[in-house]
Amino acid sequence: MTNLEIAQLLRKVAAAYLVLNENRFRIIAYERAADSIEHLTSDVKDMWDDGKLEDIPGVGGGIASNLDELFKTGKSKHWESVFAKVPQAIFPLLLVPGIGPKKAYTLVTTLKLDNAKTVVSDLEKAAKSGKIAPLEGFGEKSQGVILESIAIYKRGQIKENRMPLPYADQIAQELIAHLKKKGKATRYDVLGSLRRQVSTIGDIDIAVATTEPQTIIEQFVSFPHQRIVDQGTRGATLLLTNGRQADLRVQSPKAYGAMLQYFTGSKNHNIQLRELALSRGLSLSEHGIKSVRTGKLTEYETEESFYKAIGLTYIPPELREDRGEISASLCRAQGRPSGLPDLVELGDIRGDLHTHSNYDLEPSHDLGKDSIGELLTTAERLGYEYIGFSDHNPGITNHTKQQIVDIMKRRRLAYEHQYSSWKDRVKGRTHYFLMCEVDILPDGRLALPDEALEYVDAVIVSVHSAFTQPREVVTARLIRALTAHPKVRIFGHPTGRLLGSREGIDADWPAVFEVVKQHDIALEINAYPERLDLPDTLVYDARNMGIRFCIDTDAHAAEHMTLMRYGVSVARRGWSTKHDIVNTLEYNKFNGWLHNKFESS
DNA sequence: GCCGTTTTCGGCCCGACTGTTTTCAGTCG
Repeated sequence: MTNLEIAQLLRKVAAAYLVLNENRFRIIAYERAADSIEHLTSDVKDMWDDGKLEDIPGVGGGIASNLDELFKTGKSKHWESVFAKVPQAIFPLLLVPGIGPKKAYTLVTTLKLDNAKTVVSDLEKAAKSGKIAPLEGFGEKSQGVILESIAIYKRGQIKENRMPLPYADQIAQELIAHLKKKGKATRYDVLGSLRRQVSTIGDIDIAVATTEPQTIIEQFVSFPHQRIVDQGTRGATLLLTNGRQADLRVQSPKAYGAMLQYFTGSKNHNIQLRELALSRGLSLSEHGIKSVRTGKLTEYETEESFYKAIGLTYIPPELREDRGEISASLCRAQGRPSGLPDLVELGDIRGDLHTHSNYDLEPSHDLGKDSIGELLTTAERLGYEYIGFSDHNPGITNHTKQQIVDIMKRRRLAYEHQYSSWKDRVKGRTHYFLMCEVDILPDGRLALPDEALEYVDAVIVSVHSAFTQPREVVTARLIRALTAHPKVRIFGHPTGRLLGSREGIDADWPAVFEVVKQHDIALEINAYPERLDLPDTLVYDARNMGIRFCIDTDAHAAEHMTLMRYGVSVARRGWSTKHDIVNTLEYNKFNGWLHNKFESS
């Protein structure tokens, strides 16, 4: 069972308990455990293997023993008995927006909808024939709302796609640029998952600190849209032309900090924060901080002052996921060590090691669009000290081994020539490394013979095929490839996921990371929009093991090299400092690391 | 059911919105 499936099971228990009028704090406990497990960085099953279920926040003796039974026998007798006490047809209805456990129960029992498979369309028929309005607690209006919600539910079933972060960010920047054309404002920020730089984004939320709310709201709704969903005095909601929703919230500058904090989330971070504050007699909300004793509300202009008022140091948005950032912030505020990390920043990056030029080495996968010179010039413009050219290896099915060696030999000469002519032409200073992105074949061999490796500085190894192998097979495959040659220095886009279209491989990551660590290989954080791979949760785990990373763009065109900041955001969400990232090293030290000379960072 | 630098018992996040109600329940983020 995946973490998500377990979380859904726990929510199902909570819903059944709600119908059964169980103690409401027991219900909250289940919901909290579900949220916690859904956002957990490691597999619950693995935690169970290690006997550490109760280390999960919100999981205590009760839930842990039921999970134990679940993993051992496939079900929990206690939870099964809870489910048996309520009609099964209520559960599918919970997926319809606006219908919760209570309403679902009322509808299912009074209308006698007992078929769980057809309950949603049965309810739709009942609404259309006017059978819902007369029910106690319902009316004409809620009958109409239910019909609309079922329509939304059905559309959602067809497509529930979140956008990769870079696309959402681009739309948000366009929106903000549009807002800046009119009205006075002191601050413009994105909110929610976008501000926390989560890899995939649902809706786009924007906040503006202004004393001219009406002007800003009117300017917002003049952005190209399909329709205005909502427009009020405190904000507005648009359905954009791409089918996504955009929310605007306006607030006066003097109360902006609390609002920004509240809507940045995450939900679990805010819940933990409010519990901590309450233990100190403070009640938090989007309006400010209230003293429980006197009831007096204090407003905050900035998030820094808001966190400070609770006795914490500022917590960067990327860390606000309830992964221990609050207790880490407490440590620092009390002057104790092991506080929050000083997160890596875009400006710390000194080179991009994964770029593809248009030099044709008859590769196994796609060529880049731009020339070696154009990539070098872009690296120079970005202020990089070095760049790595990591074209795909020559195809292995259409070349003999000797042909491949010859191609790699010719390639080295070509790059040397192109580099010196570029250097003379533009007086460039950026250094280069001649790399190669080598396929990890399905059996774990490298798609480049050892003789050809003589003509490169180092290689990035990556999986580009056979993504669905069983875990044991893929794990052995990766370990074989990572230990195949000392020039294997970077493990490219490790999971191979493509956001929204491919899950990526299923490997025993702790076992793979152990090998990565032994050989001082860097895990790549690939900044390409659909990849953002390694995922932030695995970055967090690997970093805890002392593994370092290389943030690359995988640019197939010079302009892609500017996407580096999205890779940096993944590293930040994984709690990385610049010392965790090899391409923050100055040229000489990086050169030493790349060539396996173990210089200290 | 969970949890603890005031607690192993006695608490448990906050507010907005909506519709059906005459003061509140349910749902959501």
